[in-house]
Amino acid sequence: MVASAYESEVDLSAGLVEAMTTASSSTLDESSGAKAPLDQSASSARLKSCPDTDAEQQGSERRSREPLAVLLLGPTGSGKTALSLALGERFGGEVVSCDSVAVYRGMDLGSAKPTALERARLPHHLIDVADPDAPFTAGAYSRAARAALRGIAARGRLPIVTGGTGLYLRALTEGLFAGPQRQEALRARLKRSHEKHGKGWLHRVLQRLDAVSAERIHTNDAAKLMRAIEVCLTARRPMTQFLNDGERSRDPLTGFRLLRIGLNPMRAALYERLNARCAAMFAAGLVEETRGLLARYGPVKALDALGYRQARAVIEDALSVNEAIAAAQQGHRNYAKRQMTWFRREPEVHWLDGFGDMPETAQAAAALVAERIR
RNA sequence: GCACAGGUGGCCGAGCGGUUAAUGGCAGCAGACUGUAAAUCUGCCGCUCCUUGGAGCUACGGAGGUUCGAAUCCUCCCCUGUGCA
Repeated sequence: MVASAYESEVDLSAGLVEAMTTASSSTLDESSGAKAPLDQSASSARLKSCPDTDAEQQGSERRSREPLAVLLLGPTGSGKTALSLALGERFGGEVVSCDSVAVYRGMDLGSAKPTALERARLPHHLIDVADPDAPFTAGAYSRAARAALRGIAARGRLPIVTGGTGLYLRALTEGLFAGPQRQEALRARLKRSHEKHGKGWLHRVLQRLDAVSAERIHTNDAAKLMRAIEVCLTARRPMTQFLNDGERSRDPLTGFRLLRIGLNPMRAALYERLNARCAAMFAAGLVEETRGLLARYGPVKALDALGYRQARAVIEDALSVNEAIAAAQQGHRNYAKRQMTWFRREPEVHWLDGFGDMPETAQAAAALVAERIR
């Protein structure tokens, strides 16, 4: 039994080697030059981002003439929406949502996306840009958000990014390395083998392809192992190499001065708010919204998002409404905490202690913006 | 009142004489993260002390008892659930 498992592992790895040599280079997006339409702007950005020394010397002077972009970060429920509206109205801004759920049409209640009323106050971008059954990715976000930022700046207005999704925010500001996009067929194959061979198999495969990444990624983290394997096989070089290329391989956002403002309310107060907001979502009809989405799109991955997952459990009779509310509240609290872990690493953040809808906080944030806008 | 079933660390819940500070899970805290990220995953998690590794203390409703040794067995008491009255 052990022997046969090992044999098929060897078989499969032979298959992988074959895949490595036959993978078409057209599967590489950014690096191949075959870009999605939204990516056009990124190529010009990369030209500017070349770190030659002349540019370095003139940097500060040039930078002061670059348009400002405000990045609002903070956990769910910290009041980013309210603050974005306040700042936007005061400084002539437009909002760029950075939220992996708000991008989906129809997922309104559960994602706490700005209401129609709020959206009427200012232009909003990157909300309702995909259907729940059409997967949206960090790469797609980065391209679309950059296009939005440039459009806003071209109109002479202030872009205000409301960041809840750490990876998307990083993809926007730092760029993703020029690796391959998702390879559905490869993933399906890896998933099947993973199920067949069990824990540890993906890790062993990665060890063979890219020992450094294998060292870095935990054996149990199937999602990340899969992506690393996907990168190695499709790009035909180890993911580590992309990582080591650093700046040259990534694609940082340029042409903007960034002002990062972080909201960090007391955790106990935040949790109380999240509990109330979550109960309100259900009261407002989250289960019904979910039922409609389910009927239209089926049980797609997007409907695993917080709140929706619990609402589905109600529809499937696995939870009572009250149990679902409690579970969703718990989920939101956990999520808020994970978001803070991510944002604490973000560079150059001006942290404010309160909620974004508190006058003192709005005041302080406005002062930060005013200082830089001249 | 009688009969069963139970009372385990913040919660749920295993353990049913030694290898048990006590499996798991949840919560909590800290952290990682390049492609559906609101996902996925990791570490710590009774208290105190010293250097990794240890040392000491307190713990399985309460009080006694049996035993070299008890969360685990016995007695009484207290409490909870269910059934019968």
